[in-house]
Amino acid sequence: MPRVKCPKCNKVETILRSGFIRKKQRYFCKECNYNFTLNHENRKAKNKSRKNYQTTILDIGKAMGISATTVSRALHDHPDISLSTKISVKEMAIAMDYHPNLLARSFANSQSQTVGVIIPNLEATFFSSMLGGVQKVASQNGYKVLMCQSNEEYLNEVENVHLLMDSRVDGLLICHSIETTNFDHVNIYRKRGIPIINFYRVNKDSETISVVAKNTEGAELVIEHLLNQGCKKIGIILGPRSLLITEERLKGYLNIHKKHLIEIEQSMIAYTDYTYNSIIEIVDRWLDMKERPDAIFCISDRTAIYVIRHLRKKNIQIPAEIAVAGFGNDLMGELIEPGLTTYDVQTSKIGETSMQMFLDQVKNEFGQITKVHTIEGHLVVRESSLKQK
Amino acid sequence: MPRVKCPKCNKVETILRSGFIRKKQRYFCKECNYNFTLNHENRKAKNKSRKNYQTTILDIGKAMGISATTVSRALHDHPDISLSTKISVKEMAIAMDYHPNLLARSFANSQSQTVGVIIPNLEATFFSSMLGGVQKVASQNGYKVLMCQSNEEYLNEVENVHLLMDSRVDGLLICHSIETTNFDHVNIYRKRGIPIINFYRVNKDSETISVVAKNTEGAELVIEHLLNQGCKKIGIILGPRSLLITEERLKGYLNIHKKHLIEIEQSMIAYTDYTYNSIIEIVDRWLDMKERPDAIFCISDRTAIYVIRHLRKKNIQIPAEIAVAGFGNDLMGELIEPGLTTYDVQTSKIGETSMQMFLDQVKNEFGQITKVHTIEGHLVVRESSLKQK
DNA sequence: TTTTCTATCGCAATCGTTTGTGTTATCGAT
DNA sequence: ATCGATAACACAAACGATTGCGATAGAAAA
Repeated sequence: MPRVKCPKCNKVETILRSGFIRKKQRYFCKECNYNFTLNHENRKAKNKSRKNYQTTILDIGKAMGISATTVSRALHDHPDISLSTKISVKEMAIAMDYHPNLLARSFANSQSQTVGVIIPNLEATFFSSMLGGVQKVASQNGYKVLMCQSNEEYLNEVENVHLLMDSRVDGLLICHSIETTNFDHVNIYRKRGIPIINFYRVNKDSETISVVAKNTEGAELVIEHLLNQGCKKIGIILGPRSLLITEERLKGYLNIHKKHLIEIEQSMIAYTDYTYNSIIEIVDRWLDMKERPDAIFCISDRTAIYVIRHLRKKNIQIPAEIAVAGFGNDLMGELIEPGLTTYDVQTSKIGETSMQMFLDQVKNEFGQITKVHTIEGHLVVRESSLKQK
Repeated sequence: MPRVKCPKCNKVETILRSGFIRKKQRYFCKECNYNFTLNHENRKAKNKSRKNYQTTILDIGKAMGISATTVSRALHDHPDISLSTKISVKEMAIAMDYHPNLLARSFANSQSQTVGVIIPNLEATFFSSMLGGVQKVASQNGYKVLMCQSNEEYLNEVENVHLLMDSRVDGLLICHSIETTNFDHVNIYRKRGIPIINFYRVNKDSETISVVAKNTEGAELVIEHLLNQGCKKIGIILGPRSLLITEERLKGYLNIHKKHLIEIEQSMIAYTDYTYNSIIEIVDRWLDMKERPDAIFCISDRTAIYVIRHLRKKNIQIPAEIAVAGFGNDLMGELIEPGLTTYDVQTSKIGETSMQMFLDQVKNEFGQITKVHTIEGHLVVRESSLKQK
């Protein structure tokens, strides 16, 4: 029997073995009625010795003979602390290479100084540019950005929202996926008072704050421009019917037609799911008509580029036979041949404004201002629509 | 004198005012020698009543009459917990809409399940595509992504690194800015054992783990191809001298020239800072030469597109008079006219692999494997270089 | 002197989860 | 009946920073 002392009464005689627990011998002291095992490693010491140990405010305090409280307050310029200690604490912090544990800080005052951003994907310059805008403003205001991609799938989006919320982001900026028609997953959190900003593609719920392009006005500008160029029959290629941008841009198309008292042909209004095939199919259908459209307005620049490539393959002159216009002002539009006429929606600005709206929300704690912010864009005219020079 | 009771001795007579502290009346009990103020708000109750209060494991424990420990272990399927309680705990967790506070969890076991990613910017599809790759693999493996942009500025990069480290990311994936020539800001952390992965643009320090494109081989393929097309004099437009990619791609250029015993003209090797002007300047200089190059190999697709546009303006036939090739395989290269011959570096794959390397690092705690991972790419031949059809 | 301020600082709780180890009841084997 | 084994649970410390409030000394006022 090994000489084991009871940690309580320090006696040896009264100890007897009492089975194993977690692979270790367990002892029992008859006197104190106390079960225990040996091998107490000092966890504290263990942690301190770790290679990547970071100094804490407590370390600074010990080194200076003051409390952690004072160190914390000194670093934050709290009025209770004297100037002299503030200075010396700050010096010591630098000397000891102190870096605050932002995780601990966030946890303590339960705000992470982080926003979550969900975008459909990062392949499209469109979305990445918005993300860039968000990140820029976030960074300028001391916020970090936690980002996710929904890959245009509803279930991914839902999962991402929960992940970000569980990570206790201070707010959420989201551009919904194409599939999303139910917005409960964000509304739950919005009702709890967490700032949620929609951008570009929008939750139709009237209570949300959203930042969108001037879809209707933009479409109006483009259509007006095409008519000015002498186009008589304009085809419009839209996205899925469920998307608000589809709805709004169609509205612009219709508005201008009405304004000029032009009759609308239903065959000239086409919906797609953004895939190459669905787009080409429509163009081919139009080309087969007796009276082809003399202009095609596309829901996006990418769509327009697909159309242009297809028309070129078929040896159709752009813009002479058919003018083409896009929407968005993607970088590519400037580089292709012919240059693409489009409406610049200011993607980066949309991102920046979204983040700004979040910041306003945080400042304005008193009730949330439900607003739709539209970002001014402008028409970009290039060769693809210039019938008259 | 108000009837204030001493919190210790409960007497009233012995109380006297003792100034103000933080805008509140302070009292002093002569008997107990005790200073105090009134107005004790129960902070706990205050927090509980907050609108966005989230249920905790302690709440679940209370509701079920068990300890928080048991709840935690039940949710994590710890063997100590009986099956029946596991089931009921999980049910209760759902019923009470429990969501773990990831901030608290990260703080407790000091790992955030988050990686930091720093890229120069999000405007270039190039970088956003890599970020996309990183995020994809991260998401698949239960990691979150905290992202920053350096805007190609060294100081921003340094600041970002510290911010991410202070946020206690589990690792850092970084594509250095053009300006960066000193790597201390990452090396400090690497030495502390924090996994740091370099991608695309690389820290020349031999100890780092890095994921890069096959720069030299890619350039070799392109140059070989151009020579096969009958080109005799190939100009190469590089980036800044400090970049490794500049160095490596030039190497490929030189290798093939040597292989074919072609003499190298120094005037055909040009460095730029990636700006439009610096690129055009070089092209113009070449065009002014008696013997113009009959092919131009550019460090990036964007550079190549600038060159193509400029040549087209000057009515120079591509590829008949001058063939053009890029590097990277940006989406744009496929859409412009003529289609751009380039080397596909697989940007997304670079991002994915980088994240994978990080994951390997985490698993492989035993010493870090210092390795350079090169991602296989391939030549993409399009019209811009096809002199022979 | 006595009482009242005021400037500085420290104590201890708190945030929610994790985790090492102690506790207890029950059961089988001596 | 005694002792050892095991299953299943609880206690409490720890993570690092923040923060309400109390403590104390010296200055100012009464």
